[in-house]
Amino acid sequence: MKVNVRSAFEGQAVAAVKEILSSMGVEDADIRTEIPDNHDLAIPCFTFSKKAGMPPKELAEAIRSGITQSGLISSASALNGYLNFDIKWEDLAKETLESIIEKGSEYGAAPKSGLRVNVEHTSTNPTGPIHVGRARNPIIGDTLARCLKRCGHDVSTEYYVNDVGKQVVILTWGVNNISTALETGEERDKTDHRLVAYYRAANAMMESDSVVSEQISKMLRRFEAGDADVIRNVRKTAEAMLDGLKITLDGINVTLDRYTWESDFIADGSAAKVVSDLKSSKYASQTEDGSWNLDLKEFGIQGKNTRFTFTRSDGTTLYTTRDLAYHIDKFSRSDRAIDVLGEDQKLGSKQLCSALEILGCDRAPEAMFYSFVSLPEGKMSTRKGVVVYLDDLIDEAVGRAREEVLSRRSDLPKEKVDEIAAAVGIGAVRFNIIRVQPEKQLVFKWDEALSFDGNSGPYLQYVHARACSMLKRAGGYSQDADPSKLTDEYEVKLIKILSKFGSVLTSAGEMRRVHLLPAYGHELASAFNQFYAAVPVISSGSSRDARLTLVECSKTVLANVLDCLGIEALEEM
RNA sequence: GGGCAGGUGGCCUAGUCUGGAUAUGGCGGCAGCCUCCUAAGCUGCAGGCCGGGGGUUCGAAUCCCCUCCUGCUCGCCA
Repeated sequence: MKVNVRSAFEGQAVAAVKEILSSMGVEDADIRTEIPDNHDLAIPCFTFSKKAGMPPKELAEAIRSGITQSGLISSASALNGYLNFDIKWEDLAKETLESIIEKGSEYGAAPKSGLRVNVEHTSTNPTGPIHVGRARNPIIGDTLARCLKRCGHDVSTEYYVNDVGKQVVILTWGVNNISTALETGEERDKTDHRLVAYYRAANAMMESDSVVSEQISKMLRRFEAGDADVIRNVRKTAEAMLDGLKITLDGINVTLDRYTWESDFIADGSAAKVVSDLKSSKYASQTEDGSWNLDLKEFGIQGKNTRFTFTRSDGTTLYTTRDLAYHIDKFSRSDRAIDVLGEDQKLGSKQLCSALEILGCDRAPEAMFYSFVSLPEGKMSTRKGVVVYLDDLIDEAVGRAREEVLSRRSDLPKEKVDEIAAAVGIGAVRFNIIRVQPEKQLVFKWDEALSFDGNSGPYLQYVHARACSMLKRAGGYSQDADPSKLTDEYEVKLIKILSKFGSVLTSAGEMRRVHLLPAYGHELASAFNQFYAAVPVISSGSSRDARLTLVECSKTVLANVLDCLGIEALEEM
């Protein structure tokens, strides 16, 4: 296994500096590295200039004069107290291109780790269609899962279906008792859109009609008491709703490996086991009314949030209590559990982790929080009907993409136009959501969400299509990774970017910094476009094969990036 | 009131964890570029006291303290 050229280069540069400092009598210097714009590596000398008893500028110059061209170091220079290093270009270029050709769609991937990683995402309440307020969840979760797979792990994704509690009971009551077909205000024939009208109507009736309110309460009490008929009934409704949600998710290339039902943890007794275990802990106490809670003061939870109630006075469990049973179950199936959650779950997640600790569990889930997407006029609400549905966003995106395709490609058959429009529209939506770091609050605006140029999904797709087109037009060529033929500044820049993909993937996956991926994709695509504009490829004589190889490699890496983003790499558009 | 996030050109955004040399890109604006491979592209220009104030440091968008604005949260809801 070849060591990554870049890290080997860095190691050599640091070792060289260390050796020279040592000869000057300076030991244990604090040597830091960074990657500047005009060189491959820089070491600031400020950190150890005091130790060396020399101003940084002079020190850098003194060290530089001692560095010889060796290993992967092709040159070193000193400027403003910095030591700048350049890598032996031929080695980096050759290794990078040959590696991409050899590994193809596996380029950048880490070797198999054997680690089972569970990513729980989406998990929206089955009371209505997915709206864009929560659309970050499936997109973040799915992108993260795709990255982690390439990081070598056995990844499984799952949706925790909330089929317990008042909200789904209200919905079920509505479906069972409102006999007239409801005007949903839309033509979309999908269960989630059909059923949400009953949810809204039932909520309104419950507020204005005490008879309805009493019926719903009664149904809820029967549910809590374990009435099999009610539980089955509610689950049936949730399943119907979920059928619609799955279609939406499928539409943005998100599929989940598993759906886990909350009610199962009541049925199999594991929630009750959690309750009895918690009751015996020293942090547990019972109030006069009979409910049980944990005092989490010692767990860094401050203010008046220290009490976490885990049973009602009638002994029934609460959401977080069942979530404890769920996490214990997840831990038995995975080595690492990641929860993608809305920011409103922060306190609950903290309470969950503390309670797990109290239960003697030596593991905690890794929570990834995102801020909700809001509308310019405020927060979205399914109950109030103040929403933009993800289905509508996708339809609009695909519709606008179709217009774009038609305006530039009159030669394509209708099916091809539709296919491209779908891929472009979905690419625009996914890219736009994932490009921003999750905790940033986002206000939804149609024109921003549907951008097709600049830093966008279609921009990357366009470059992929462009590369495909060039290769097709070129006909045959033989692979040639001879770096002496690729010395143009645009070629050099492009290859350096290609060589970084593995480390970007690691940060995006292991560190859960998924927004680095679209940034990298844009950097790569932009460098390709500059190369394309400045350097002739097909009619370039003796460099033709090498340049076509570079086009092929760029296409491969871009396809890998797009795959991580869940965006289709189009052959033409 | 407490806790947790976010605040970077007109708008959106990277960098903050791990402090460094002229703060990353995009949108929009202005000016150019298709008789070479897809112009969903490329090139150039204008636009910034990194919310504000202190502090630490040779050096702060980045670390510490204070403060302001925005969001989330503080059910025997889920």
